[in-house]
Amino acid sequence: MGDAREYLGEFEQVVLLALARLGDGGYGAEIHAEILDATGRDVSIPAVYVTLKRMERKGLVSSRTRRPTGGGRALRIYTVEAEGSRALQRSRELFERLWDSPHLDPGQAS
Amino acid sequence: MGDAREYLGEFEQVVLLALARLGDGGYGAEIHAEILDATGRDVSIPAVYVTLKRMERKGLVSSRTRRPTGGGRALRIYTVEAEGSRALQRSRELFERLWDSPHLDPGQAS
DNA sequence: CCAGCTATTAGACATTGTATAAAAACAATG
DNA sequence: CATTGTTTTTATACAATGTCTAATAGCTGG
Repeated sequence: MGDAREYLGEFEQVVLLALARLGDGGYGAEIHAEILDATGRDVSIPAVYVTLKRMERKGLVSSRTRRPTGGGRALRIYTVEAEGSRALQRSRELFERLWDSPHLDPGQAS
Repeated sequence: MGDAREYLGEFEQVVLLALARLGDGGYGAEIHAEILDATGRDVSIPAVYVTLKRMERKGLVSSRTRRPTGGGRALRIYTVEAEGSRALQRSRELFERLWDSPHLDPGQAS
């Protein structure tokens, strides 16, 4: 199996940031809702899960299960790991550096 | 053939931003150099070309050829199209919105 | 016309993005 | 206690991106 990349993919960033925004861990539906809420982007829930699982394999997040409150299956709570924070930080710096250019500053319409 | 996605991929953003920074179009080697210069990221030149070509297919950039100055083959000069600027804008807004959270502002342990 | 440059294109293959369908697991019900 | 209803997670699958190592293509000067 291949190795992970040095930088987060576009959607990985979205999912990881949404999880980070939750503050203290979160599970599928919460993360999905956070993405929709913060960005208006309506992606399928499994898309979120599969990305989470891949990021876990890379050590960017970790997870544990929790008994469900009402009915339904057990929850899988995800948390951002230090490696994940670092990746986020790198991505941020990357784009901040790239956007910092005289040719890109003035917000012009189309 | 598949359709394009709604958001730019991670590397597409990098390449498109590097091209935009050049101000008035640029070709392979220049874009490659700009990426290295602005971000320290040393990717292969073909990686840049293939991404450029895919973005051209999607209408994000356009290209024309120019006679070479010294020796060597003709250059292919790329320019950011309106559609490309819009995509860049969308990506920027997406991440600005996601990063705007109380949980993400303070610098945490690295 | 052949060697030597500078640039671009061809493939190839692993990783990501993203959806549809299927399965789990617990609670209430009769 | 089997059946159904909820809520949530996993399995799969496949298209799009990321990224590399060759292979070409065109000039120019001997």
